[in-house]
Amino acid sequence: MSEIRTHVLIVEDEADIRRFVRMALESEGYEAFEADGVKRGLIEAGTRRPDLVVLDLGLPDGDGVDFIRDLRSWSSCPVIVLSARSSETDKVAALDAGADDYLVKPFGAGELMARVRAQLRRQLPQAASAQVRFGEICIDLAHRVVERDGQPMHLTPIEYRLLTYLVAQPNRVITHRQLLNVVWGPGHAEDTHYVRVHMANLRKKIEVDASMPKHLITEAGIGYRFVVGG
Amino acid sequence: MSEIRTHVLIVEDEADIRRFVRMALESEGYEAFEADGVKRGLIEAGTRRPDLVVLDLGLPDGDGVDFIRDLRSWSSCPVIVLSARSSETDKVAALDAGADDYLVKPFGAGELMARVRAQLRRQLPQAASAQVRFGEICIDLAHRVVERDGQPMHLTPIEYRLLTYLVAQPNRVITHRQLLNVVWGPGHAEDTHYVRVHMANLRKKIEVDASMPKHLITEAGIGYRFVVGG
DNA sequence: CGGTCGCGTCAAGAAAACGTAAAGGCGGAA
DNA sequence: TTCCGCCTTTACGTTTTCTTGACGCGACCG
Repeated sequence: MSEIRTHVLIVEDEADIRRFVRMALESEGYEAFEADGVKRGLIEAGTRRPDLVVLDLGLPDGDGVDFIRDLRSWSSCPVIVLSARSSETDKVAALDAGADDYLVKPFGAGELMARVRAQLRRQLPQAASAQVRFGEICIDLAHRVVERDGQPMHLTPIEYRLLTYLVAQPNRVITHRQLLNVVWGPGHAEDTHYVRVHMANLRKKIEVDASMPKHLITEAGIGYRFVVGG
Repeated sequence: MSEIRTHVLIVEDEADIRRFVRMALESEGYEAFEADGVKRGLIEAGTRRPDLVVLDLGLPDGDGVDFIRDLRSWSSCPVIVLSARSSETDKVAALDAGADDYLVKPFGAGELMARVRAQLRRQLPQAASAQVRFGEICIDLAHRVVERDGQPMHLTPIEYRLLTYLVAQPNRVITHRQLLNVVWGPGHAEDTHYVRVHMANLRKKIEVDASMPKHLITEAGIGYRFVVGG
């Protein structure tokens, strides 16, 4: 039986530091996931749904500040920045982009862990509601499991990200653009067709009658909307 | 007219640093209170009920860590520690006692303010999204949702744009020309018929009796006007 | 009274957006 | 290597939305 452990995503290009941070995290009982760049990091964040992100600013394929902004558009999970840059400008930029803490390299494992604990302490109260139910569907965000009538369903990574992003903001209209940004990453603003075909597949899985959707509602010309019909 | 400002308590024995921090805080619009020791700090915290505490660890009448523990027994307001002590042991002790951030002196005002903002951001209750209400209609601009009597309504892109442009300037007459420019773009200045038919459709959706409109009022020969009838 | 003008309504067809199925490609697992 | 799952892409039928034209009503004026 798998217990529920706190998930931490490490976004860092240097393998040594990644291992160092992972060791520290795992020795304290956290479950660690790794990503070596901005792009990969956003994908992992979308699928793993971490409870906290440890982020290096100096990544090969983009700026860490952009990562934060992107993440913040759909997630409020705490972000602790690691960086060799110690200038005040860098710190302010990262913190104002949405980071919660900023740690200058080199740093000690003990301090990092204490800061991780401090951030997670703030999150705890709401951790209980990691399950979303509506009608015959039940989504367990912590376990990344979706059930219909108690039957576990298999969703592909894209379907899962689509669904969770919509579910996170019920009754609200989400534009194609937002979905493309979150699910496929920046640079796909024009491919609204992706959304259509994957939305169709998703409906076939979670709607009772895919041709008469009750939850995944189309807003023609704009995007989609998730309604929590009882 | 007294606006509600964010209250910050500074607990610090050195008058210079206290003034430095106060200046920084006030220049950003916060309201600052000061205390020069643990004892005084706890009293101020109890009476002023600050939204955030900036705390020096090296106080003459006691340990800052004790201050944190005491405060935490009844308050969960964020605490940012300032300290000359840079050892990992000190940081871990303060953070595990309940501090949210730890800043080693000397520090820059910019960094401190960024960290203050980062902490306060977490506290903010999900800023109530901008909602416009009038009579039985409710428009949530941020979420692009329009409700009548609590029932979410489906508006087409053109209908939504028409409505929001009119609502943005309530009680004021908007000419056909303005509407055509905003909703259909330049080059449609003559097609006043578009407005008529879409306005009719819009009325059927949001007016209780479309033949006796209470909100979307016709100004013959000029255009339309949105009245905020209670 | 008859004519014109502006507006509201309706409905048919055009255009745009959407849903669906199915084929090809790519990468990972066996 | 082959197989399999997933994503992409193409093609085509369907639905929604928009445009367009026709008609009725009331106000106003000659």
